[in-house]
Amino acid sequence: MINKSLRAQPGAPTIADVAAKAGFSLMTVSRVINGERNVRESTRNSVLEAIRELNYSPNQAARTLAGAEPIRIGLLYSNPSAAYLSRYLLGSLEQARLSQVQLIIGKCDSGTAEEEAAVAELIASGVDGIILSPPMCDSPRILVMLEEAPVLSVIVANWRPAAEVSVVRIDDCEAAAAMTRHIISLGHTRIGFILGNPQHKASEQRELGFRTAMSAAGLEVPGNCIAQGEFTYRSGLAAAEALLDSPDRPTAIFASNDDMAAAAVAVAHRRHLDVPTDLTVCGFDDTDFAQSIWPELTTIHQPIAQMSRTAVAMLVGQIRSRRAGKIEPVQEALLDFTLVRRDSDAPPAA
Amino acid sequence: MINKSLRAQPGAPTIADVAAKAGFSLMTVSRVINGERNVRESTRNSVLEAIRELNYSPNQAARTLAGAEPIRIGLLYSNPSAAYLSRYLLGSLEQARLSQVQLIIGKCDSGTAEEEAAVAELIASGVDGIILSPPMCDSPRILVMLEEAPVLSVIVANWRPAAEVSVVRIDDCEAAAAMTRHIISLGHTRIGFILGNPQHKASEQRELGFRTAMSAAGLEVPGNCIAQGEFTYRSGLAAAEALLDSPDRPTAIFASNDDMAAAAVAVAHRRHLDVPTDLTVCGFDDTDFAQSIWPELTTIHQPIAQMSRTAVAMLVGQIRSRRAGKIEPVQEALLDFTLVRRDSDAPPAA
DNA sequence: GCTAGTCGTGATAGCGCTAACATGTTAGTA
DNA sequence: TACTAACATGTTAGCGCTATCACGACTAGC
Repeated sequence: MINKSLRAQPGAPTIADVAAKAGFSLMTVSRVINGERNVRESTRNSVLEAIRELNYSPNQAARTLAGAEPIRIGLLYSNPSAAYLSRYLLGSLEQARLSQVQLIIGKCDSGTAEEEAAVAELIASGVDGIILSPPMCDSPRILVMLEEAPVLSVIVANWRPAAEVSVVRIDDCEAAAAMTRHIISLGHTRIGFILGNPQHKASEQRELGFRTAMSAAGLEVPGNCIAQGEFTYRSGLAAAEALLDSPDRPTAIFASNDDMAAAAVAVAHRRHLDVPTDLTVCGFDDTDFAQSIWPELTTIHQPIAQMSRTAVAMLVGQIRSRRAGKIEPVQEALLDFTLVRRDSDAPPAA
Repeated sequence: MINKSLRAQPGAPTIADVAAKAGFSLMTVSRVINGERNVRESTRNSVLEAIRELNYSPNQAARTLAGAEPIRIGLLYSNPSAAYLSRYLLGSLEQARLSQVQLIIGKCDSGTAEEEAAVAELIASGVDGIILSPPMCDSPRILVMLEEAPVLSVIVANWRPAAEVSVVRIDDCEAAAAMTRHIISLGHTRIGFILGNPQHKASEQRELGFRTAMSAAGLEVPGNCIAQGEFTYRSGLAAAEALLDSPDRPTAIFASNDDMAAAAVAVAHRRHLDVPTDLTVCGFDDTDFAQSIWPELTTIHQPIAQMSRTAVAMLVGQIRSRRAGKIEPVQEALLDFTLVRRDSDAPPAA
């Protein structure tokens, strides 16, 4: 269950109870709750203690009615992967409910001028903050728009952008390295790697992780063990063909995402190679694909819901601080990924 | 954008404005808004007219604060397909916002006792209504729980259950027939069909549609043109092998879902058959899979978001009626599907 | 005709909170 | 020392709506 009633329980403590307990007036308590600055430190503490003891939580309806400015956060998505989207939405909705803020969810197709228009519209509508994910936060122009607008923003991505924005991410490079180490530990030495779309920043991180882990293990990465892909199934087909055409073919293929890994499995089957007996195939992302095909893919799982939850929480914190007059520095949250082992990896054939 | 500010615009008309315009008291207007019965017909009409003229819409915060019982709807999901889930959530959330009702979203793993526990918990928490989708609404025991509990419910499914429950669905049988007619119109006469999991009611509907369309076109359906599947990729692999092993192999395969259609494409490729030149493959559901693989699948698209939107709206209507003392009959909404033509179908080779 | 219900409607009092202003208190300045 | 300015806190008046009770106008039964 990701939701509790917005309606206060009958008999729930009110601001008046807190005020009585703390020995201050309603307004002082209200000020503490809203993080206003002009409250003496000692006063703030006794109020906070009273709040804790009574397990008080403000009634959102009353706040709204009384004219408090609600916190509104815009969340734009254009990534068409449903697997990603559902987790992303679930996480952010849950946190939005917990933090009692309003989420304005919008879709816009990527790669078009529509993106910029959507961001502009969101800013114009007066949201307090914006959460963006790739590929929208790839656009330098959008990043500039965000910096210039009177909104705070957080991006959910796999890299640290040049711009001064808060970010929630996993360490793609380290994740790719971990997967590579896993494959090596199985006994493979000739490992093929399918690159991602060079336009996406994630691609280079994943490649870097792969190369780092390989050289750390003292293994070579010959040119015919690297194939260019574009993150699509079709590009994965071609890349896998190239890799397996090599006379000295790799015993394992690590693809930069699951779609391409699935394609590699298809190519292997076409050549009557069994996965994983004759060829180990690993992916990245843990999309629906990973568990739909057979054999199920060993891959890297990103905690998408937790990432979007963190992004909302981070943004809310920054907005509250700003309203209270404080300036929050740019933040970065690095979340843990998981290597999910399924049925597509095995030691090389003897 | 699926959301508007919950906060009323400053200067928006209030219930007092409506009361003044209509020439009645606040309370009478309130009664009309809440659909209470003891209001004279003529009075109700003038109030409704005033509401329309002023374009009045009640302030949710004030309502909540004043103690109105908020409408709360529980929505349980266990279907693990992310593609389905994200559309499902998006649609229901949007409608919940529009109807100003609270959604309580919960997940529970299917096939376990957890399902019943989750439903029971939801009922105990005092929700006004529950929305269920397969496979939970397959369970007769859960249907009985719903009928006995003081909640209203709507199910989103592809069939009409025996129980007296409102339902939102598409006509699976007709959709399968439409796809079959499409394949026939391409010139195919020998069409293989992969059955779905016999446990799911959708399976028989889809089979029925296929057979109906075939016989309407005067085409035979020999036994070696039907293969049993279970809706999984792996089962699709075996089913497609069986179909293509036949000496007189079909020139087209219609699978009961996309996962199995994708498997059929994989098997075709393994046998060096081109899709669609040598073999037409069509799916059902339009999941992520359909556009991820190559060639992209021709399939049946269900308007999932619209279905969940409709379910919420229907349930809200029933809850409002019940609160006003009326009894709404069980309803059924039959939504339109779409046949999405992509790259996996073509006329048979000459 | 008189009590006892019923029905349609209205008056009033908050729901829990915050904006706006009022007050008291302290420190800083001339 | 008087006089401000800055700060900390309190007081008041609603925000828009519904619960509750109160009221008059009927209807029904004896």
